Parts: sequence; C-alpha cells; structure tokens
Amino acid sequence: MKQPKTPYTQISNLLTTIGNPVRVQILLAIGTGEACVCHLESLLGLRQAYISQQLMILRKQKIISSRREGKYIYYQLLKPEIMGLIRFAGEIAGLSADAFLNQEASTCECPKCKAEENNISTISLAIEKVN
Amino acid sequence: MKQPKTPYTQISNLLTTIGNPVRVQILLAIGTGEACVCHLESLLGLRQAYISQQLMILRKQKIISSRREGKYIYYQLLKPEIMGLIRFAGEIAGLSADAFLNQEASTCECPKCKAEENNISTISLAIEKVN
DNA sequence: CTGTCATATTCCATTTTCTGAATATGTCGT
DNA sequence: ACGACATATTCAGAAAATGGAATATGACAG
Repeated sequence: MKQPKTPYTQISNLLTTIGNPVRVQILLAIGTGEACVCHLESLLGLRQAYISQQLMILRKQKIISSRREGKYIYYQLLKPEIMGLIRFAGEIAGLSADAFLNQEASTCECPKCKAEENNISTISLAIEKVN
Repeated sequence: MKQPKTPYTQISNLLTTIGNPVRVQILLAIGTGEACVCHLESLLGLRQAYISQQLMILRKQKIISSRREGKYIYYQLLKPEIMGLIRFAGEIAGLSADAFLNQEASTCECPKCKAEENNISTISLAIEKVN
C-alpha cells in the first residue's frame, strides 16, 4: 500500500481492505446504521482491542467514520455502497442472500442498543396487541 | 485461507484473491473475452513467470479457467460478474468509468491477437471506405 | 527425437499482514 | 481528583503474500 497511484492499485486497496473475514463481519454489522465497539465485541465474540484495530484499518481507508457520544463511539459506513459490494461478492461466491444478512441479537449494553431493543420490544408488543 | 467455512471467510477470500493490482489488471484485460499469457505479458510489461503465478492463483480460486489451443493457452473468466465487481469497486474508489476500462493495443504475436488486429484493421478500412 | 517457443511450477528471500498481549487515553460518575 | 468503563495504540511473534530466479513441461515444426 505504498503508491495508491494506478487505478488498479486503488481498486485492489479497497478490495483487500474489505477482504478480511472480521472486517466483512464488522461492515455487515454496521450495515447502513451504526454500531459501537462494545456491540461488535459481543456480536463477533472477539477481543475489544482486536476489533478496535480492524476499525482503525477501515477508518484509515476512509471506509468508515466514527462519532463520539459520551463514553461510546459509534461507527458508520462512509460509503453505503460498500454494503452492495459485499453482497455482490457474496452472490458471486455463491452465497444465498440471507446467509450473511443478519447477525443475531446483541447483548450489548450501550444506550443505543438498549433503545433499539426497546423499540423492538415495543413493536413486538404492538404486534401482539394487534393479534 | 485455511477454512473457507463461514460466509464471511468466503467473501473475504474472493475479495482478497481479486484484490491485487496485477490480478485486477489481468482480469480487466481478460474482460469478457479471453487472453493468452503472451498477450498479458506484453500488455502489463511483466515477466511471464510472474503472470503465470498470478493466473494460477486466480485459477485455484475458480475465478478463471483456461483452454489450450496449440501452443497457446487462453484464459477466460469463469464468472463474468467479476467484471461488474471490479467496476463497482472502481466506482466506490472514485474512479471514472474509463479510468481502467482499456488497455492499450497489444503487441502480442499470438494468432488470436493477430486475427483481432486484422479485424480492427478491416473495420477501420470499412469505416474509411464509408466516409 | 530434437530444438524452440508458450506456459507452468518450484524454490527462496523479503516484506507485509495477522493477531495477541500489554498498555494508554479519554469520558463519566462520585 | 479517583475509579470504572469504553476505546485506542503500541509492540512483537507467527503466518502468509510478494515477487524474483531457476527450472520444468508440453506442443509443435522440421
């Protein structure tokens, strides 16, 4: 990654930056929304330091950006098209669309996740009420 | 590249296999058609042995396949969608569509290239005739 | 069956990436 | 100011990719 000169190098830089299982998983987890490190930690079951490292790599390549909110730092995709790229790659690799779509519910304790959890609960409750 | 188990690993394998400047260039050169090694050699200006190595990597990952025709071996994309993937990556990297579209004319001596050269000449001649 | 040409393979040193351990920083509540 | 927690950074060894040199294979012409 010395001279991001030629178009070929630029393309390959992008592909290799994304092309790591953990990073793919992180990007899918962030999705079009955002996620904090603790969320990724519990979701991927990997050590925090390692996840931070991978996030740093993605940040350096301007693939994601971060936003601080109190103690928590939330990461989001800078280029949402990246999701499309990953899905495209998945298709080519012969994966069914849902094979990598979702990560299971998180046990993350950050306020954002809690809020979302509540939303889901609310929705579930609403659905229950309707039935 | 040990356990192509999880979907994330499969996706990342594909991305890292393509994610090398030389391999990107090779794939673009092959395009939706096919190309022989000597063609790639003169086009990329790299040593034959090295190109063969990269071709082998692509073959192992089932991205390309080869066809022998006499002394020459022609390579073609097994999955044409790969071209789309590369273009997509190019777009995300902020490249203009034509930045990596074309390789200049080759000085390759293989019969196929010669034939194509003739075709182009014929077409040019035809166009000239029309004007 | 020998030489030549196109292509493939093996071997190796160098560099880069991966990933873990330890440690640092920054924010908040008290 | 201190402790607790979320996250970042630095360092180092292991593993893998890179790219070069030498050599092998396989097809064809004579």
